[in-house]
Amino acid sequence: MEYPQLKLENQLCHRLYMASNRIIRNYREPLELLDLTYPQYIVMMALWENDGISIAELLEKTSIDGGAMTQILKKMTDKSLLSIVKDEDDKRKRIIKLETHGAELRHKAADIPDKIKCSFAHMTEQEAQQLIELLDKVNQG
Amino acid sequence: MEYPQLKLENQLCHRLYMASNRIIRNYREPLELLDLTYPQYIVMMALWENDGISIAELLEKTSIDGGAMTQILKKMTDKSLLSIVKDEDDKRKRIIKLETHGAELRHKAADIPDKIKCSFAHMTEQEAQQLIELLDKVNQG
DNA sequence: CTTAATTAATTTGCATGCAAAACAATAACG
DNA sequence: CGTTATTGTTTTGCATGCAAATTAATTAAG
Repeated sequence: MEYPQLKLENQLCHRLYMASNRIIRNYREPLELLDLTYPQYIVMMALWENDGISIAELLEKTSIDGGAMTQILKKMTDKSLLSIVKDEDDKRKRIIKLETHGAELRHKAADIPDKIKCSFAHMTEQEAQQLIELLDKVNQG
Repeated sequence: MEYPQLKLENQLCHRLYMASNRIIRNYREPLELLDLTYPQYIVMMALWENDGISIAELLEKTSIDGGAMTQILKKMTDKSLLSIVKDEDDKRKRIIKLETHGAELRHKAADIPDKIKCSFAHMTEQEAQQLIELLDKVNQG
């Protein structure tokens, strides 16, 4: 083998790519019941924790692409999950507010984490925790 | 906090999502020199290892979506990286063959793994290996 | 042998991820 | 105070990821 590093089986990145796609795919079915896509679900989680933040803050918390966020928020506004209002102090900023429907969806979403866990019953809690710590290192770089 | 599991900071999935996007983003610049996208690079790696496989085998090796693969292979054919021929034994199948340009690109790609490693110099070799093993577990489920 | 599954690929429609360009509003600076 | 740089957001164009429908070719059943 001329370039062993160019083998797929030696690639950390390819494993991350597969794992990320795979897990997000697992969310698809539970999220369909809430009429949410995965990035929309991330936005909802960020807002359930911090309602009333600006779009820039939301981008920072979620790591979602700015260009995509505009579209995502538009669709979520259409679904009456949230509304976007201008910041009076700084008119460049726009503030996101959860609507009643969006706030209540939190209760319907409460069982999703457990559903996902079932898909990974073959991993121990400890392994999951270890994985989280390593991924945090990756995300620091 | 009503539903602690619904916090972003407790989500394995969100970390995987960020890490995957982040690493693939790191590949963008080196791959631009080869005029390849990341999925196209995965296809090239699979073919450098196993030239002459069918599309179905390529899908299995790469975990790339079938619908996307058709488009990816079309673009790679246009770039003279590879060609697609019918399998005479089973006319449903199509066989992928590297063209000269595609085969030679391997040498130009030889330094990419090292370039990527530099972006993750803050991680030890051991941590990377540990991460790979845990991701393999995720990808088994 | 003819029809009903099954497999290999492609096509289609929708939702991002990403880079670059475009805008508006505010902050910095001379 | 007016020009410039910076920040917040949107727009645009391209490349997927994914599900579902479609088509072509092969195999299985009766």
